[in-house]
Amino acid sequence: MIPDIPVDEIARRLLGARLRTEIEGTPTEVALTEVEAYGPEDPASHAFRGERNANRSMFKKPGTLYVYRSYGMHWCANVVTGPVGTGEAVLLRAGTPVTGEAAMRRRRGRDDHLCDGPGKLCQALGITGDLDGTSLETGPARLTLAGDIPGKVIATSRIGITKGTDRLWRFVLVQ
DNA sequence: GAGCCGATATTCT
DNA sequence: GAATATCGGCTCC
Repeated sequence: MIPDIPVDEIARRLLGARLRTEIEGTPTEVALTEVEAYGPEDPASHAFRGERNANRSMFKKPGTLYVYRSYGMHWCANVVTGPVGTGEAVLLRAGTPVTGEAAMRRRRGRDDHLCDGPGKLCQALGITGDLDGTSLETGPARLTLAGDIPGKVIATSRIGITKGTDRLWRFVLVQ
C-alpha cells in the first residue's frame, strides 16, 4: 500500500487520501489536508534515539498505524512508511470530514474544529492508543490513497519542534 | 484572529 | 526537572 519512495514524497502523496475508522460500529472518514514527514537521521523524529517502548510500532512494517500521546492528553496518529526497522513515519495533522460528521461532533463535543489538528483528528475519528500498531490495511483504521492530489500543495517547516526545523516536511493542501 | 496559559503522560537528563 | 509532533478557553484587539 505504501510506495517505496522517500518519506517526504509519501507525505505529499497522502494529501487527499481517505482515513476511515470504524470504532464501535460507527464509521467516520476524513480526507487528509495536512501531514508532516519524519525520516531517519531526523533529530525531530521520535525514532531518532532508537527504538523504545513508546515508539515501538514506528519501526514496524509500512502501513502500520503509530499512535502516541502528546502533551499528556492528546493522541496523534502516524502512518509508518519505511521498511521494518527504519523508523520513518508521516504524522497526520488535519483533514476534512467526509462521512460520519455527526459522530465526530459527538466525540468532539462541539460543532466546529472537528479535525483541524492532530489531536482533534484522532478524537474525531475515535483513534486512541488502543489502535497503536494495528494495520492500516486490515485494522479498525484504514487508509486509502488518492489517485491524484486534489489541489495545490505547499511545503513549510514542521510545527512544534525545536530540531530539524530546516526540513520543509510539513505539507498542506490548499483549495 | 493573535497571544497567553493551564492541564496532563511519558521519556530523557 | 525539563522537554514535548497539543488543545481549548480566556483575554484583548
